[in-house]
Amino acid sequence: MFSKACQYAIRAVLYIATQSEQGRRTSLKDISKEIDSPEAFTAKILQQLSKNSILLSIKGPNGGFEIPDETMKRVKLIEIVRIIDGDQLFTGCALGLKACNEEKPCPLHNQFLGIRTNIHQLLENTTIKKLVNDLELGLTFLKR
Amino acid sequence: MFSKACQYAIRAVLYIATQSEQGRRTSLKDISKEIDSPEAFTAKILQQLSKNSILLSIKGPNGGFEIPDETMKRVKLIEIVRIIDGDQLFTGCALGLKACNEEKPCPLHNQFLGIRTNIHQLLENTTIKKLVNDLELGLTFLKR
DNA sequence: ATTATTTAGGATAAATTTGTCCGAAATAAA
DNA sequence: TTTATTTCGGACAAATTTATCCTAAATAAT
Ligand code: FES
Ligand code: FES
Repeated sequence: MFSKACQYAIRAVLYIATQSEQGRRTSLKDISKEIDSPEAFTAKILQQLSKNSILLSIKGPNGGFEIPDETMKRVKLIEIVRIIDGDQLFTGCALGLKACNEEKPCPLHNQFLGIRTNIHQLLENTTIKKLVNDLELGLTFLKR
Repeated sequence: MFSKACQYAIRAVLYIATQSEQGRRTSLKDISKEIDSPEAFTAKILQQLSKNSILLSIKGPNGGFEIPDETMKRVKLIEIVRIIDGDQLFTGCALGLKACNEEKPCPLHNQFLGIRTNIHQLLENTTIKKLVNDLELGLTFLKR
């Protein structure tokens, strides 16, 4: 469904967001520890997100990553997915034909359309902020 | 969603099924031409499916692959997916935690559950036979 | 029996994704 | 100004997935 890179991206963003909410900037080291991800690989992903204005990166001592409150209210999951995985999930064909295409549909097209719509809506309607609350209440988790 | 191998598998099975319905046995060469897939790679996949009794393979001149009518009525898509891709799609966590787990859910767990159920039901309720009809009527396609 | 055709299966290769390493750049603190 | 800390960015490496190649085995037709 999502690539590992994308899963790390979402987990990282959510962790940074919980910290930012409490006024704490967080370092790569912390992040990869708290979401249980490979550090250097995570760095690459955060770089991409930062280039795409999903988060802020600050170099130097006490540097790290932050997400402004405005940003976590604005940014939807779908943006993160698009940045990391592209939009194959939304435009691709379930059975691997060149692209999903209503005119010449694959045998799963009709049944798949509903699922795709569900996924799209979920990602389109979910902001970072929305997910942060449950995390802070300890109702959901970023690692086990 | 599905690996390429799995997409080829489903397309191949459906093509073989349409041919079998008309009493025609079909060769690897035909199959990979008709579903537009790499021949040798497709061979590996068909081998797996044949070992798992999803289809029949016959060696030698006029050999090839078939699916008995009984089989296409019985076999659901979920079985093909399980054989080729395993059950990661059904048991895995959307955000890559060790496994999906109701007790310690990831932040997407609740919203993802519905989607997962949809996918599962679609694959569980769809037999090969069900998809063959539309294919024969030219309403759906296995390549473009 | 011999030959031609077709799948089986092992070895290998290419492509992609995932992951690591290390020096450069920025920057804060001493 | 020097040093320590932290991200950036490029090169490299490992793992996985996708794809190819070749010989063996089966078997039908000659
Ligand atoms: S054509 Fe295959 S999913 Fe739309
Ligand atoms: S715990 Fe992540 S999907 Fe269930």
